Amino acid sequence: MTGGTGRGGSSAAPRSVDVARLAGVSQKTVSRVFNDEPYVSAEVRRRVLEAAEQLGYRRNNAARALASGRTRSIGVVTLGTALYGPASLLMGVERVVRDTGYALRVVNTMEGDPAGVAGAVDSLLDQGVDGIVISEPIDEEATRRDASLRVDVPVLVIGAPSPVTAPTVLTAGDGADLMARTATEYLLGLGHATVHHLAGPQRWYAARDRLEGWRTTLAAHGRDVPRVVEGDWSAASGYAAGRELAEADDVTAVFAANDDMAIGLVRALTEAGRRVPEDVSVVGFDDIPVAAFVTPPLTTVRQPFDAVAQEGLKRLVHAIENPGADPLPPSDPPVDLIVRSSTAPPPPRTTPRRGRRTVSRSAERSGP
Amino acid sequence: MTGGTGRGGSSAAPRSVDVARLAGVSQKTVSRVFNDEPYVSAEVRRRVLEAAEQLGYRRNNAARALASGRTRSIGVVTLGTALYGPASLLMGVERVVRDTGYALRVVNTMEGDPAGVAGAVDSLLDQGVDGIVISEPIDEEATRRDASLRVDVPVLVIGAPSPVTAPTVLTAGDGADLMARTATEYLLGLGHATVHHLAGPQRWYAARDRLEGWRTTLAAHGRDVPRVVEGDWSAASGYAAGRELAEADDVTAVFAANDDMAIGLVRALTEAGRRVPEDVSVVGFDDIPVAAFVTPPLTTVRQPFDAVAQEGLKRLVHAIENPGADPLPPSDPPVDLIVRSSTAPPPPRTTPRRGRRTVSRSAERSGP
DNA sequence: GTGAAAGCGCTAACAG
DNA sequence: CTGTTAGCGCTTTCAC
Repeated sequence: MTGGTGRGGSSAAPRSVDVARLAGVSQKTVSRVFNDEPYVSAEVRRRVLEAAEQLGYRRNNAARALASGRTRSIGVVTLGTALYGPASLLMGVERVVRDTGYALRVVNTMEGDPAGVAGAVDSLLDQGVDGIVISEPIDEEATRRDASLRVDVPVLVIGAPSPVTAPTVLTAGDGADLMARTATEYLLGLGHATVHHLAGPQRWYAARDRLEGWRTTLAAHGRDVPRVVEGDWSAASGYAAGRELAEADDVTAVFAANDDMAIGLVRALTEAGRRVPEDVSVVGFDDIPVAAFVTPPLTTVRQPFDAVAQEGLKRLVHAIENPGADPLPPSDPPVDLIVRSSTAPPPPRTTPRRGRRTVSRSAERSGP
Repeated sequence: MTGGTGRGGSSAAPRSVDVARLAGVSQKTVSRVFNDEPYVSAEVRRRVLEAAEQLGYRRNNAARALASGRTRSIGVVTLGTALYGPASLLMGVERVVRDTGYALRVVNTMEGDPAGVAGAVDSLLDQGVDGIVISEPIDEEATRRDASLRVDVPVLVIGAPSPVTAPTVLTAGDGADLMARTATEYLLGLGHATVHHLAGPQRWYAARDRLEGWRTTLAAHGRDVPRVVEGDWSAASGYAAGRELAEADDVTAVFAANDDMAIGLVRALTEAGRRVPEDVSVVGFDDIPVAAFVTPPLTTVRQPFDAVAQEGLKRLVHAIENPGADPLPPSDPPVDLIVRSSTAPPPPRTTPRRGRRTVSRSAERSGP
């Protein structure tokens, strides 16, 4: 570029040395001002800021990263889907990352992608990030095989065991089983003899945790553990499962691993003549925005995405900025069961198995 | 950096010069190999690759960016919500960006954020990106005011007029009005005298476009243009609107600006004793995954997010890599009306059933 | 409080 | 085909 007359901000971008010249200080002083370093007189600071403003100066991040060895960015491995859970989590993460002054780099793990998380993490490392957030190492096998998943930046793993080896590995949001437990216990408390489970795809940790929470609750109460029906998170798969479940008379309560499947399930049940909640109670998971407005309004478990993201990232940033220091302790996010109208005590019919249906009704928390 | 505590023996990350030494070549040759430049003998290439592998070498992107002036990354301004549309679009964008060899940087525009897109774009520019994708300049006023929104990289604006001044501005996905037209015409074709519109928040271009498409269609057919009810995309707002609309007997068809609102609307209508679709037809927008499984299954317009993202990004990347060249021509994505069971011909004309027939235009705001 | 010098690790011309 | 010589724009020493 030649001939840039500097008017109207044409030609090349101004550098700190240009600002320095205009402000009549050294380039280093400009650097000090922009890094909020001490030992700069108010007057000089003002002059520098003014010059920068006038020139439309913007720090060059590549140079900064090169010189300092820190990119000031955090990478997140997403799931490549618009599913409510993952999308909400991503948004939560973005918010916090930006608040903490970092930039966000995003890479998808697509289902079926042979590279899986390993590839995603690798790509993030290539880009250069100071920390990594992973939420679902979907393809566990591939991950385990890949020895190159040795990461040298702190990692925050949300809701799953860590798929990587890193200097610092933090975990958060692994309370899904507790949430599943709450849902199952609520249904049991309503008087249902047992609870069926419409599970998510078992390649997802989130799905496995929910199943585990459900199963252990049933076991703890000495109840039958019915056969699990597995869906793929979609309402369509919930619908398919519902047609199956509608055949069996002993199904009076179903805990679905997410709301979409619950909605499909309710539809199938309804079409088959099983009323919800009179004949069958249904509990979902996520509390998606429409959950309160479908028919019947869905009882569901709300996941505290924002809280999890915020809590986890606080610890990740701490680990990044204080290498060597002890990691901050995790804190558990709250569990929220939102009771609406898709749940009720079981119907009176058939042989009662352990007492009357109305007994434990008051034992559980009542609606919001 | 130099005084780093010897961590597990492997100390600092290997640089290209280390690889060069090990492979017995010059540093420049390593650079050649990693950039897939021609004029490197197969033998040398092999040796370099091997040495790199052995050392666990990874190119330093900051240095690359600094030296080349390109960051090889694209920034996207998201909406900070898990709404189906924005989330789907983001995922589509990620996919394509990665496929084209770029990295993705993400920044939110939060509603109510005074900085709005301007702030988000600015933050992206600070980070250093070669191109920017914006989908909804929500806060138009702030954007207009902010003169600093002069961007020096190509910009792709999806579904909205450009809020920035840039060397290259591309647009994509601005077919919302056409889609709205299709929906409205379908309803008219069913025999409805007119169609009501449950609009999205008018700060969104997507919402305005849909409204425009609806309005012009009605006008073109010489029909009444009823007063618009505006929601906020949520099912809750659709529900509120539904209670209003249920009062008016002349409402026989409603085109909702998204599926969530349509679902809330249907619920309110149903609760008020207006059957869908026998009494009132409802068309949604988006074709969210549960749309086919709510009661009744929703007739809706499907947005081709992936196609729009792919098409737009192809042009953006072209503009980035061929500055000065003519931009590629846009191509229109297809419109898809998915007909399900929430629409039907209007009920036979009758005398007012519920004693209120003059309210539709004047009394809508009288509710709580 | 401030400045001068020395790189960070790579790519960009040119030489050979 | 391969190597040399310069920077890219900043942050770091360390000197004043």
